[in-house]
Amino acid sequence: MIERIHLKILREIDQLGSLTAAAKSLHLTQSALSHSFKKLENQSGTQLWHKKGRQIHLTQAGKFLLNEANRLLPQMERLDEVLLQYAKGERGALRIGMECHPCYRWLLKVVEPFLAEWEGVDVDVKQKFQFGGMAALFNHEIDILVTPDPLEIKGIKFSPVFDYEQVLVVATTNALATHTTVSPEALSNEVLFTYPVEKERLDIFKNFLIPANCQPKKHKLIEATEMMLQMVAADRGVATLPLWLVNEYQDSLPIKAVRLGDKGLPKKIYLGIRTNEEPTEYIRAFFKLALKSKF
Amino acid sequence: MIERIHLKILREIDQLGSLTAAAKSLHLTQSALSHSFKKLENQSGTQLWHKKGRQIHLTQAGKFLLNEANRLLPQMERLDEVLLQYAKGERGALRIGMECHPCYRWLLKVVEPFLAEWEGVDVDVKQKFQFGGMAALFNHEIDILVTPDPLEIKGIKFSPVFDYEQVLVVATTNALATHTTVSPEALSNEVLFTYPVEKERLDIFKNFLIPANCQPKKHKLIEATEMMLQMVAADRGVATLPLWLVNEYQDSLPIKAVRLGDKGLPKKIYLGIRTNEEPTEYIRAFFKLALKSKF
DNA sequence: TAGCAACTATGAAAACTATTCATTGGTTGT
DNA sequence: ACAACCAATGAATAGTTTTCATAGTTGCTA
Repeated sequence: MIERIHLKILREIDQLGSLTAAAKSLHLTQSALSHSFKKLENQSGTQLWHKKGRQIHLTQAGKFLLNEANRLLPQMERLDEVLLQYAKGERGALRIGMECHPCYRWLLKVVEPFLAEWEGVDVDVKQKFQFGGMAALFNHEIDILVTPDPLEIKGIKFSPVFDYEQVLVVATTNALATHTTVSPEALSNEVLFTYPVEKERLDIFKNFLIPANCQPKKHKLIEATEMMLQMVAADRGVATLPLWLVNEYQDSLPIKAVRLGDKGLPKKIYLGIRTNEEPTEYIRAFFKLALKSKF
Repeated sequence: MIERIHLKILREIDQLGSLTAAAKSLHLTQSALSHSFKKLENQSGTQLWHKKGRQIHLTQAGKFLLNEANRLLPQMERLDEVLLQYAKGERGALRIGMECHPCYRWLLKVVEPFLAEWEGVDVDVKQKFQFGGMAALFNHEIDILVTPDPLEIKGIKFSPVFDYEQVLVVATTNALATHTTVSPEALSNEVLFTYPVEKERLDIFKNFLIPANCQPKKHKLIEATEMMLQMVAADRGVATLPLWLVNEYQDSLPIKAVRLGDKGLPKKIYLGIRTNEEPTEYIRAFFKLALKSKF
């Protein structure tokens, strides 16, 4: 029967290259590891590695186990952590995943009252996912996913929590600042700043420029929202951001929001949660607060 | 440190309701379980349950652990199974998930040469998923998902492997049998058989009837493809199925395929795999065979 | 309300398992 | 050929889990 220790040993061997080194890092002797795996190999009847010279080579079965170890160990380790949290009187932690760059400020406004209301619950926000936010939700890396692109998948439920309009931000000195709306063609002469994600995930391309077969004079990538706004204020280019965000900065920076197309670009923020388990009380509470959010 | 045994105990307690019963089912004494959890509780500083009368009630923390146990234990149990398989000289098992009812016959045609070519690899097909095929892929319940509805998600890659046309099947005695094509309106007088899944997942509704604002005289659900064909042959109603499937039965049953609309209803079968790990050799091989499949 | 059945908790002893110690034998590099 | 590594192994030891025996609680019922 495979136990947690077996997986740990395998992981260490893989990382450190030798039984002896792995043993040291686990505060055990080389002998202990050797015995422990000999036993596992006898029980299962499978060789997990073989010696090649003074090196250890994992067999096919060993590689399989290693792969699973790397996947499962972090999940087991989390169990310990969470129990410790419970011990400290913390009710748990709300792990939020963000797939929506400018939503960060919106999130802050929701998190603030949440923290006040739920003293025992910590909030953690992850913005980078190796395999995407959806995978993170499925794998219990996060509990809530904030995204503008919901997907209908069994096991995950998305609910809209906030409507807003995506607008073009330009410097007050920019020629476009006098317009009330802007056409796709008008952007052909502008430098466009966006977050560094795939074009397909950027509304300005997917729902505005590409349908009209247009493109900006130049497309530059900026990660930080504040920097983007500074660049726009200096009239180095234009960007697309939520209207409420532009409004927040309008007093402190010489920028102006211009509607994209005649009808504007309406957007929604969605929250996604797993539906295969009863959501905890504080997740429901977060939902309520998110729905109440206003700008 | 939480070990596998703790999760097992928790799961049994939840299922059987008492320590004593759980102990019996695990071939241990009640005392053992009591000690074992007392230790865990002392180490973590968290109470996992409390006695209420002669019953055991899980605390918040206990419920959390139980939930994780139900999720993680099956994955651990699989590790043992797979090692045993390796011992028997089997290279592993290809676990295929199907989200495409009529594709079963197509799958058989691919599996046949696969089994011949890969003697050591077993094939297992799952057709029911509690939380959907996508979740099953993420959770390593299956290795390949066969579906007509691919979704663009990081961590999963879908590739089209087979094109076909979805057609209406009618009895040769049915009035529609003389037509070469059929309009949505024409179905208003027919009983329609489909698989028992949500309407949104049935192309005949999503891409044919609903856009034309039509509906069949009656909608009846049948699970088994063969039964469906028998019912159609007896002119109890009509159904939509892949053309290649209808062709296979055309000689043995009095049925006829009729094109849906002027252009027909083109469909594709996609295979989805996880991209966060190197696919094993036999998964790649299965892909190749799937691409070669012809009817 | 006394008695009984069903259950859990606990300390001490027993059984079992994991770990170490001490040693061997193999490989690599100088 | 020797030193430096490294893994495997048997026997001894340390450590942990499990049992046994027993006490204590609850809920039912006669």
